[in-house]
Amino acid sequence: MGKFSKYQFKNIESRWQKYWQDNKTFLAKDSSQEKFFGLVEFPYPSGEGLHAGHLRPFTALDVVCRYQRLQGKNVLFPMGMDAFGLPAENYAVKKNIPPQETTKKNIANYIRQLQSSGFSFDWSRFLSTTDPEYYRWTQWIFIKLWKKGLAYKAKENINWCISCQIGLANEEVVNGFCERCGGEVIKKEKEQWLLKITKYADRLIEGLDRVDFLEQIKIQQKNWIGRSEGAEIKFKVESKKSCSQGDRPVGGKVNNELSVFTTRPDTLFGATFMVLAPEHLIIHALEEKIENLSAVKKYIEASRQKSDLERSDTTREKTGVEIKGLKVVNPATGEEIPIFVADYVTTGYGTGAIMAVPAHDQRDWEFAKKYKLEIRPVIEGGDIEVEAYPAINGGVMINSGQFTGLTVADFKIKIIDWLQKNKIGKITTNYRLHDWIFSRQRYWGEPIPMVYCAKCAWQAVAESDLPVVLPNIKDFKPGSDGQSPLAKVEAWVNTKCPKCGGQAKRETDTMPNWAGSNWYFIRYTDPKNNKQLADPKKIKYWLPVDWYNGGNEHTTLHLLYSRFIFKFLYDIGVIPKEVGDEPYKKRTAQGMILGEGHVKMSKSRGNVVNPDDYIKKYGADALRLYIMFMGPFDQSIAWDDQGVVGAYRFVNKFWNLQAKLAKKSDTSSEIEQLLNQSIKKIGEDISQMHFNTAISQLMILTNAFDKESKIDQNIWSKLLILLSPFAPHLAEELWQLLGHQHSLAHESWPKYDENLVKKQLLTIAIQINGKVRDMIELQVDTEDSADLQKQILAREKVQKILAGSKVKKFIYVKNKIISIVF
RNA sequence: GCCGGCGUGGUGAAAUUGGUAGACACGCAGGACUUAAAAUCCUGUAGCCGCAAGGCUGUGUCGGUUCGAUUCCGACCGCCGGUACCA
Repeated sequence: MGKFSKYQFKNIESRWQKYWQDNKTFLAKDSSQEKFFGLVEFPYPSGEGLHAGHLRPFTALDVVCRYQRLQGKNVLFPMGMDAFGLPAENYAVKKNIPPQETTKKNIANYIRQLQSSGFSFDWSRFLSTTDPEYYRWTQWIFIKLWKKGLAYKAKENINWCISCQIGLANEEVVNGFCERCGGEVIKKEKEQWLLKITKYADRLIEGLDRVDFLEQIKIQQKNWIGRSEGAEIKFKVESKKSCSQGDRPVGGKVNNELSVFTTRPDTLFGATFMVLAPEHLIIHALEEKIENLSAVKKYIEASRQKSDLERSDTTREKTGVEIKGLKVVNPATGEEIPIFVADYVTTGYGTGAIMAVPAHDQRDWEFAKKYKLEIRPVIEGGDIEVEAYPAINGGVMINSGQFTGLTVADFKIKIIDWLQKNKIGKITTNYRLHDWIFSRQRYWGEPIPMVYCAKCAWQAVAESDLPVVLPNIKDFKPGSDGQSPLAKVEAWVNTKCPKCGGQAKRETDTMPNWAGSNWYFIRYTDPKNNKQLADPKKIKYWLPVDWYNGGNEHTTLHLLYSRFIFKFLYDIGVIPKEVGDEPYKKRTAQGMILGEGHVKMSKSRGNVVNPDDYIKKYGADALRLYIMFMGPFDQSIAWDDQGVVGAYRFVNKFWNLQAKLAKKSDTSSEIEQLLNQSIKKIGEDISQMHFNTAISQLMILTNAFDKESKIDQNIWSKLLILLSPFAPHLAEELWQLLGHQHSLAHESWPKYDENLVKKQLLTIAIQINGKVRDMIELQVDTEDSADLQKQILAREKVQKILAGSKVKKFIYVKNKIISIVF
């Protein structure tokens, strides 16, 4: 093969990147061949560019996808940008540069960085959520949701910064304070669009049984949805004062009843008081009957001023105020019991009212102790002087009228039966999951395609008028009343009602960041379609996604949201039946890359690792190898500059192996065996995301060949294929130097011979009383025999240790171990 | 608090269903090459004792099961991530 020079990674890497681009090496074909859809979460193009944290999942799935191509699959590995979002908008507010401009610049930089890392993306399918041709369909989905009654407007609490006078997204609230000014953040009521994800709660749980997600992901999603079975029970409200106008209706219901949700209807006899959340609407409605109204109002006002953080502090002492003049009747005992308002009860869960059973619930117990309320046990056991007794495992009923003496299980059936017969209560299911607030009072997002007409109320923009394009504006600052900056663009806001044609106004709120990422993977199957969201034939071929990898932080947000939207699209027929209603077959998650010293990477710490620096110094292949080798993929790990050096040495060592290349050379059986073992191990490791051990095996292989004097050309070809998913530039270059005209991306992964994988001669340890004392070489699969035992016992070392003692036990485990006990 | 993950050399880590703990790599030490340095190559590298052969200890802590435990069980300690006083 003649002389070769030092590996010039710089020229070689950029040459191959150009080759892949020019030769469309990684374009996915719409064919009938077996497909593989590998997906990574598309990034938000920030001004800082890519950092090492992005590279980890991208490299991992790039390795997987390159491996799948070598398995003969038609691979779709797409990339896009989730480019709407706050940083660009905040930057615009500060510097008065339109987000469109910064985004365009950032996207270009991201693409440059991604291409210099050698990822095998199909760039022809690139998309950005900010492209009107893309968000046209994001808006279209919203209209479909609205038409099916799954999008609605309601008053909701939003985060409100008192000093900036603007609404904040959750991610802008840091420990209860405004991220930018440090001011206090409170809750403020505002009309918001919501999506009825709760309607899909059961299906979101049930679908998890049909997919291959990491177990912890399933658990986290289930907990987040938080399904709990219980009963809703009505309590009659009694007041001392009779009111002249009679009871005013609240929310369509008569207000002389209060509903509570409980998972423990079996403790009904022990309910000695009731607690309402400060936000509970009935307090408003019954104001006239409340004797201590000012004290109650004062408490409500105080709790409103409290931040989320403060209110959720579980170690805080419970506070509350009795609502005097009102009582409720415990339907089981017929007794009148007091009502309190206390902020340990929230409106966000259940009905915003609880029946307090201090004997069996610790929170109620603490409250009862403080306010000297009756604590009445109804299930035997426990010591209510010390703490509440939850009695989760049942027991025997006490203090429960005619039911005393029954077991909890029997009583539960009877009481629910009784509640239902008398229309006092019913079995219900409650979810922790809330409907999803889907509007932001912000500029840099998809306009919500809705129009408000005084005559026709809310109407959707006609589908033929989509997209509703985000207008260019000069002033990006949110209005002082918390309105979207769009509200100031009168020419855009004023429009015609899609229904009656009269004067109407556009919705000025925009969609949250999640809107575009809900469905982007569907668009990858047909990114240029201007007639429909995507061609059903293409959806049918490519979906579901075979393997989706992303961050753990998205488990309960993006991952859940996108599953919901996918189910909806399935229901309305956008997703063909054959695909099913689960978008992702498999979901895995990478661990975080931390800065040196195990701290989070951040601009302020100055420890952000920019891949550009390393690609320049060591090359993309070395960087890729290091990122995959640094540790187990699913665990967080600290960056180590020194580690890249090791990968760089490996690249050069591998390059230098070509000096030993020979057209034909005899290969020792050891080498032959190592090669077969490696083919097997590397393939299996990639499939299981054990990239670190796969690379370790490549290193072992390289070290072994480094000791050989010659390498057979056939074997060399195999080595190059094994290397190629991890260090594609190097592998391609060496492949071409072998005389090949085309890329090795679509070659075949080498086959291994199972017989050659197995060792013929094994070194077996001989343990005596649990300690390794000797080694013996045995043929593989040597069976136990008296002869063998005799032979082992006769060994010099064994004899020395036994020193004539009688052997109590002789254990022989084939191919594993010999254990002698004396 | 609850849920999830983790704890192995100086460092990142490996170890198939319980079967030789520390593969692979970084770092370090010594050596070769060099006027010198870098790069590269070779040797060594868990700790303790020993010139060596060898021995003892060792996978967060304490127990248990077993011929044998990093792996299984029980209790505890520590770190990281998520989170909801959820009725």
